[in-house]
Amino acid sequence: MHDKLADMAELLKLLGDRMRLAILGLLQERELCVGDIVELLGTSQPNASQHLRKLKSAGLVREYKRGQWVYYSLNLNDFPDLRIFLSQLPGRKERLISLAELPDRK
Amino acid sequence: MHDKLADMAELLKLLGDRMRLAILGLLQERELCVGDIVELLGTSQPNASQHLRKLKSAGLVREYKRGQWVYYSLNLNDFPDLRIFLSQLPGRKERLISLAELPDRK
DNA sequence: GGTATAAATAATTATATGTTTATATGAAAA
DNA sequence: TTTTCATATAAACATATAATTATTTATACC
Repeated sequence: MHDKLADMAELLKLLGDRMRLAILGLLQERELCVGDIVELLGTSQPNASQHLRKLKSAGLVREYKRGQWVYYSLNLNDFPDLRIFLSQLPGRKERLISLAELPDRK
Repeated sequence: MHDKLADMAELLKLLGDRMRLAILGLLQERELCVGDIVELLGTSQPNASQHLRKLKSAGLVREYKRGQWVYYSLNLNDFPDLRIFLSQLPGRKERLISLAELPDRK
């Protein structure tokens, strides 16, 4: 007997983290290796790695190894309802814009 | 400047709690006073009250007082995207069914 | 082999969160 | 106005979580 409510809560709790949402936003554009994510989000490697592990164990992302790199990609096959929602997350472009200092207008 | 990502994370974190999901599921059918929720969910009055406070401060529920009772109702006007999602939550009927011991079949 | 790089893991710290227990508010009824 | 009922709030406790630091694994390159 599985508790549907608990399952839903668990998934939502997983999504209820700013760093994980940022990661998912990036992965929506294309797969990335851990180092990319670290650089793009300005966090530490272990931190990114641990968030990725959680996302992976929930089935939200997949990983595959290529040489010494580990690439992560979004896997929403089991979560069709999340597509629309995740599409609202900022990706790389929006992130760069928000980071860059916009020049003052005359 | 507001952090959209942080706002989304905050809302999802709020939803990522089994008890709060259960409350929202009940409120989807009809407004309820705190005592009703306590009884239906089998939790303590302070516990229900505190979860309701969080849901209210996020704007997900409204409250109105009638005599010594305080009624809470769902308010999804500001969260149109949540409707479909919340409609999947179990309400009173599903809850009663899952609580009742189903008789064995011969 | 030895070293460098990429990522994962472990251990620690700090913080946040949910629940319980106890107490307070406030309205209705006696 | 005292008592009762419904709810809110506060404090204490326990648990969970994210981030940091340090270390380990694994692969590539010399």
